[in-house]
Amino acid sequence: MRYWLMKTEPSDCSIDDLAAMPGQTVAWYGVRNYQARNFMRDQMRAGDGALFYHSNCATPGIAGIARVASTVYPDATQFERNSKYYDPKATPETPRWFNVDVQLVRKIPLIPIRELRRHPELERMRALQRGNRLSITPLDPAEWNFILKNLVRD
DNA sequence: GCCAACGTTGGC
DNA sequence: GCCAACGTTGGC
Repeated sequence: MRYWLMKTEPSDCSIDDLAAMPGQTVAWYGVRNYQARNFMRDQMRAGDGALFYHSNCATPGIAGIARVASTVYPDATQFERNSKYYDPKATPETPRWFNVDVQLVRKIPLIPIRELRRHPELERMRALQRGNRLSITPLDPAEWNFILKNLVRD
């Protein structure tokens, strides 16, 4: 079992949007970065833990706990001509981009990135590294445990 | 809105 | 295969 941090812009899909989805589950479409794709395609498994992270907003940070709720499958938007995620080089026979489904476990009081940066236990966390832009990054089990044990309130 | 950092593209 | 130009990301 692995752990992930998954970024989303709340204006696109917030934790409340996720909570309102049928089954509180959303298809994680639109990943168009090869490194993030490879994490998803090669390492994600149903049942993996995920931190649902709000980026590019007033208070970026971890907004909820989620889980990977499906195996990987081709991202349908790569074949849709009028989608902004359309990829002319992708075919159904050789898809280039993939999805998993992500299901809410629970919404939590937001843990701002500024707080994450205060803890030496998290200083090596991939998502906090300078210049990191990956929308999907792996979390060490130790980082996952630290956050759940010490930073999640309620 | 700024801008540093990074990924991608395409001419050569 | 190099690398400059360009586009995107995302915290601030």
